[in-house]
Amino acid sequence: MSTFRARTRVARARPRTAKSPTRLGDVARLARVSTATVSRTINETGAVSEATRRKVLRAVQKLHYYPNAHARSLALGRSNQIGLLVSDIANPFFPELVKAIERDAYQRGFEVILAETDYDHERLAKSVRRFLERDVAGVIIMASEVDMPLVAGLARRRVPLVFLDLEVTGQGTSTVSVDYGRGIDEAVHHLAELGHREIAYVSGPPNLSSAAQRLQAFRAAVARYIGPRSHPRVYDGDFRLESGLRAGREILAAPARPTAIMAANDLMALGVVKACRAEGLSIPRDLSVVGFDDIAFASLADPPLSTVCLPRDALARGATAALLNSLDEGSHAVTPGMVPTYFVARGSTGPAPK
Amino acid sequence: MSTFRARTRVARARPRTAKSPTRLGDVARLARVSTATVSRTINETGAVSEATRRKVLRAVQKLHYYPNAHARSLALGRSNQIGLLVSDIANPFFPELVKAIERDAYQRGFEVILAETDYDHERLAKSVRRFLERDVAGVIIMASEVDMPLVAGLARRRVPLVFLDLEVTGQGTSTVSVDYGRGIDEAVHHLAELGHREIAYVSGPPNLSSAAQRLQAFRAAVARYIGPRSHPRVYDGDFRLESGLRAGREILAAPARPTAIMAANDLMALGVVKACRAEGLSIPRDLSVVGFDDIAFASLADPPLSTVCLPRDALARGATAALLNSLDEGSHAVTPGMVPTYFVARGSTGPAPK
DNA sequence: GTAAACGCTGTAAACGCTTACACCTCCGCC
DNA sequence: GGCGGAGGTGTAAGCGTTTACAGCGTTTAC
Repeated sequence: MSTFRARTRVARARPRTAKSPTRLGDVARLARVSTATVSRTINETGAVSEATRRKVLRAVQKLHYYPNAHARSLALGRSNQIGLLVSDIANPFFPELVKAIERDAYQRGFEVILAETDYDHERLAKSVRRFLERDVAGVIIMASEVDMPLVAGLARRRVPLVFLDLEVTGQGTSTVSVDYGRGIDEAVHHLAELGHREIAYVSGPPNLSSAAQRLQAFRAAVARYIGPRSHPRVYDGDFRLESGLRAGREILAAPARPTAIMAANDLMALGVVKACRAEGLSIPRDLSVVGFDDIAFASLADPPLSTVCLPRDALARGATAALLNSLDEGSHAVTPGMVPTYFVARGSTGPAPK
Repeated sequence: MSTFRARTRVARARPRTAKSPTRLGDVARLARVSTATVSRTINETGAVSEATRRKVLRAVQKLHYYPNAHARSLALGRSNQIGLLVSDIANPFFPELVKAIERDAYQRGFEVILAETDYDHERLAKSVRRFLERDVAGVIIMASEVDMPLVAGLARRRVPLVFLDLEVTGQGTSTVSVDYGRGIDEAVHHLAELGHREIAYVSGPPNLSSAAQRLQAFRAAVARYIGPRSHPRVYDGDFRLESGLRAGREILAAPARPTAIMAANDLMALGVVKACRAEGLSIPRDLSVVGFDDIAFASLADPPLSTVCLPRDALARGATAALLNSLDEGSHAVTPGMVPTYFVARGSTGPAPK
């Protein structure tokens, strides 16, 4: 017996739970063409004669063939997945945003990998890293716990990166920002028209840029419609309902009550409403309340909350558009998007009491 | 000039926007070991001497190396991604569920690909297909628009499949179901103790299994605590607030008013509350209202809504557990999970008026 | 009539990883 | 002194795609 070594390596028996899925090669064999042709057929890239096309498609059908996305991504050097990173989906602002982004992505053939940071730097960093490992086509981040080293690292990889409502500068980076001014201006204008002269404000955490911007817009609007000498009282909140409740109590307990209260988000505004109700005040007869965001519950509340709407789909569209711009052009140009806000008058605002 | 053909194939110039990412091979070269060793080191699979380990890790650091997940998934024949399919994230029930699942998955090293069906069969089918192309480790579906052919197709692929609150039978399929009985029983018991004898019910769409189950549980509880001859009035809703509002109006307009109303979900319960308020009724003095789900807003509403809590984390945990069971054991045993529900008494329920 | 152009197809080299085998060294044991 | 085993490492064959290049038969243009 000669030491016959050919074919000594047996085919690696991979632990397949079921019969292996069909591959391109199987289709090619059945259709009696090459794998190249099959690939060209199913991707509609390159010329294929009608006859061949039909043969191939028939084989695909017959074998229930579907391509392996990983192999494809590997060969292509990119994937059709995008990473979406938010701090907390349970926050009522996010679901609609996620929904809109997912819809847009789906339509353009992208999948969304969703990750939450839970307000944690490390989770954010780790998730971003996982995105990179996946060769994602782009990353959309709406979370405030971003730090510069991370962004720098991402920019180095040339991954299109879109920040929502977060001023981040860096190459290959887009920011879709929010025009807080307009909506807040409209809201204050509305209140002023209704005769309100004293408007208190419940702010978000001052270290958050979005909170700061809202506050600034509010001050500007008050100066404009009420008078430059007017100094509205400002209370600090943390974007949560309880803080609105506390601020509401404080405001109502103070000697000179305002006739209207604006809050930096709807949750706090609802807290204010709760405080008023506890005091036996009627809204909007005794006091007008305005929120911000226009979360789903704003219109369901009682009374329906007048609020400034930050349109989620515009934000989402801005994000996906920015991402796809970067993809198509390959130019990592900063496409600055700006989504508007606008005031929605509902039941919680009315004429100032005499 | 001889026709020198060696090396005629140039390395394919792939359009790399930036310098190519570092690969395993680069690390191996720098560390002066083989790719196998590098792989074994970073994956902690197989024995590697301490000295080598350090060399490799240093090289990894130096090159900012991170592995390519697609290549890995391809080689492994599976990915560390799971597919999550819900009908509508904007529905206030889902965000917390998604959150819990994402958290669980993240901790175990899985990524979540999120997709929405938007109550559309075709989108569901297409998303599922994309999941398959991704070799996902498993799929979690919480959407009622599932049809049998689809499930059959999935089962054929042997992808662990978990349905939430959806009775689906099939090989390799787990269902995490919800024990509606307990919470609803508790709720009705609570109302009965408070002296309520006439409890109206606002149901969900009768063709949805979850709605049917809730209704059945309600009837059983009424028979038990109020009396077997009691025939509570049942109104049809569609799980949306407006339908609760309509049902509420209808109930209040009817000659014999009940003293309590239970709704199949919180949204409809809030609709009922709204209807009551419009009639000038005070809750819970004139009427008690109970919801179902315990969405975030239930506790924030005014009055805080007494409701039956369907714990999202338990549901999520059931789902991920079922998935990982299938993964570990390879046994596609049906691990039937059952998540309990429980009543939460809050401000919307009180003693029956005399 | 020939050259250039075109349409279609196949061959085989990547893509970046995992891992079965082979091999080598060192150690303990009889 | 030989042998078995264990620990460490390298070689190279996949994983299932995409696609550059080459080759072929047909037109088309001159």
